[in-house]
Amino acid sequence: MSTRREAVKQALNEASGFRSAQDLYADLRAEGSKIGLTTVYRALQALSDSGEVDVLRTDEGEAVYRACASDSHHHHLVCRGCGRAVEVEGPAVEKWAEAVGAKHGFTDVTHTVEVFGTCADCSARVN
Amino acid sequence: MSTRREAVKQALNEASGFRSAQDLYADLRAEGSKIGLTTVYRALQALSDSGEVDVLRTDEGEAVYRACASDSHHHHLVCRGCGRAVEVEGPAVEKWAEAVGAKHGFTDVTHTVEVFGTCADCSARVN
DNA sequence: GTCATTTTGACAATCGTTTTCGTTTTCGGC
DNA sequence: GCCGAAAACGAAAACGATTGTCAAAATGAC
Repeated sequence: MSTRREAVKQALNEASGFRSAQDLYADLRAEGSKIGLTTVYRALQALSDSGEVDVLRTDEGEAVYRACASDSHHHHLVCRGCGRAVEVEGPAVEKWAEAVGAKHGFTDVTHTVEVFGTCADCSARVN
Repeated sequence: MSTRREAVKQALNEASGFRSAQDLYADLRAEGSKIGLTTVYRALQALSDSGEVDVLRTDEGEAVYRACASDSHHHHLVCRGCGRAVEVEGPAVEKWAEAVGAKHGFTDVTHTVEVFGTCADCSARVN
């Protein structure tokens, strides 16, 4: 793994939640790195290919990334306000997805689940 | 609702699954309509604002739309091959999302759930 | 050090989507 | 049927995220 890629991964680790490629680029430039935007994208693609980071899409279609503690299957509870994310598991959901797929004759069933909310800190901040 | 908007809605109804704005534009042009791409986007935005159609993002970040039979909360089981979608419900998932949010102090919890698979027809076609 | 390979980054290109803006259509009153 | 205001349209330009190109720079093997 190259130095640049390490830098991107570390920037992701330091962030508490999901960040877009552009965010990370800005972060890295802000701390003095001379990295290019292209390289950030390449690094993120490589990291997500190797399963080291999770990717998801915002409603606006932007891809956002996060370094995940766990490498097993899990989902995220994401704060709408600050982007902070908690990894959660849901065996019930896994089973349900599998069952619902089978019931309709679908094979090779996968699923995406994201839970959004406002975290305690953020709702306190508003008041 | 204008004529153009009606046309877009009808095109969506005739399609069996999720279609992108560009797909629908192509469909409408193919059947002789002189509609513009801008209008298709506007119609889809209006339809999704009024809750008449469901929107989701593909992994590539493209927005896809579908006319929904039910106007209550539901999710989709989507075929990877042909895009055909089945509306499904999952009380268990709703409860789980709510519970997991509450457990971590999140309020105003929402969630997105999509299930993907290969439908019977499509897996037959491959063989 | 030298050559080959890989990585990098500035820049251009792409693609879905949105905005702009002048034109056309629709519609309520007359 | 005709008029003017308001809404809808569509072509083209603008946009923003992402990807492709390609020459320069870093790295590694010898």
